Amino acid sequence: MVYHKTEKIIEKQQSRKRKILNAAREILAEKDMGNASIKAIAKRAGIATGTFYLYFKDKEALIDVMLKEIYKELLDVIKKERAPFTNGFDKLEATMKACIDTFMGKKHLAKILLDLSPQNNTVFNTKFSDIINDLIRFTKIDLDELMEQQLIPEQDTQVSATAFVGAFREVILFWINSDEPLDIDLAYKTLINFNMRGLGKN
Amino acid sequence: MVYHKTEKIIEKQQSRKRKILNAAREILAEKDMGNASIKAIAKRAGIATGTFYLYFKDKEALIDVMLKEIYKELLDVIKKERAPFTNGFDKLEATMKACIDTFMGKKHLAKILLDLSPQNNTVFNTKFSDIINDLIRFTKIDLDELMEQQLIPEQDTQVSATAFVGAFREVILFWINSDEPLDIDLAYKTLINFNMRGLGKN
DNA sequence: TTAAAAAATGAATATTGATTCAATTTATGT
DNA sequence: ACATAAATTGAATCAATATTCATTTTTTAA
Repeated sequence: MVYHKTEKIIEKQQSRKRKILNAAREILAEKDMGNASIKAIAKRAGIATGTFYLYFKDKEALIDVMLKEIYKELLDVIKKERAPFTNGFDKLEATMKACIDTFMGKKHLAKILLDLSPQNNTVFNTKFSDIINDLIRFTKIDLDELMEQQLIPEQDTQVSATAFVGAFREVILFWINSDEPLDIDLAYKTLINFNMRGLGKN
Repeated sequence: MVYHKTEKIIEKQQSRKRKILNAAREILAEKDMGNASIKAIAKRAGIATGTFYLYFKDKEALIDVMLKEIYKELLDVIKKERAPFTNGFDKLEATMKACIDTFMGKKHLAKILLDLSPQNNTVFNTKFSDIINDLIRFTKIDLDELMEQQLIPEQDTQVSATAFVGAFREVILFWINSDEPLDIDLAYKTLINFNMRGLGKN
């Protein structure tokens, strides 16, 4: 005899999976990140340690799904914010604004997507740097277009895209890890101007 | 009866301590950093695991000494390169050149001083980010001076110093972790220009 | 309401890596 | 060369976590 899950059970299980993912986000975003153990995550999600393994193959699988989810959330916002613009500079600025808004609004997301020094977890590191490289790649596409149109001077766009993302990341992380700047407007403007000027916008 | 170390023994012990420090550098700079275990470090240094603890109180002490050493090496080069200049822009440019030369010349040093995702080691992370913050602090001093002299526009110098260091770090790491750029001159120039223009140099 | 199936539990096990320590080797001073 | 101190060794111990699994609880379908 084979039993079938009822709708109610399916929902409960989905909700549990979500609870685990949220617990993982919360804990990974916390100050030291140090105790992102399965035990701690399970506890936060309100389940027993062993139950975790009914929902995810192992810790790696959890991290994989979680990173993909939050990365997608970010990309969706970026896409939406860029949509109205055709000019390369406007698109770049929209991207930065989308990132600033998203990251400052959901700091846990910034902490996880941008912060260095995660676990000893090699897997995490690989996936993490894939994401940063992705962001750099997207930026480079914009820059190549701008250079093509001679709106920015001749340059190694791989380098400037990397610098662009690096500057951005370091500043956001600074804001996340310390206190936000007193004069938010000046601070945001400084960051955006730094990157735009850095490219050599005329 | 108390015995006293001969000169020969003192030298041998100093050389051993150095060997341990060098082994640690080598291993920490390696691709995955994953096996920077005491066992591996000791083996590389040509001693038994337990011997390590005759030279360092624990792993943290080793990392502390090692980081201090390589950070000092970097600062010494920077100081020397800046010495000839009084103009703020020249000093900044000299700093960047010193860093590029040092990091590209001794990649292990760059890997350790700039690379993210070290160990699960909380201690390492703290010391590591202290160094980055230090570099940002020094940069900010230069920028405040430049703004004071109205050589760069009004800006949040904490933010631009952070962006400056962040851009720099990401690019150097990119070069370290992937291949160096084809056109080295263009690449270097792009990085330096990005940062100088970013500040709003007239 | 009940028996079989599925899910959940958490204590036990496995793994990895730091640290210790009894035993051994080497150095010192006579 | 000898007796004692100091240094070295590496296997054993400890600690922290991921993962498993025998047992218990909940769900399903008659």
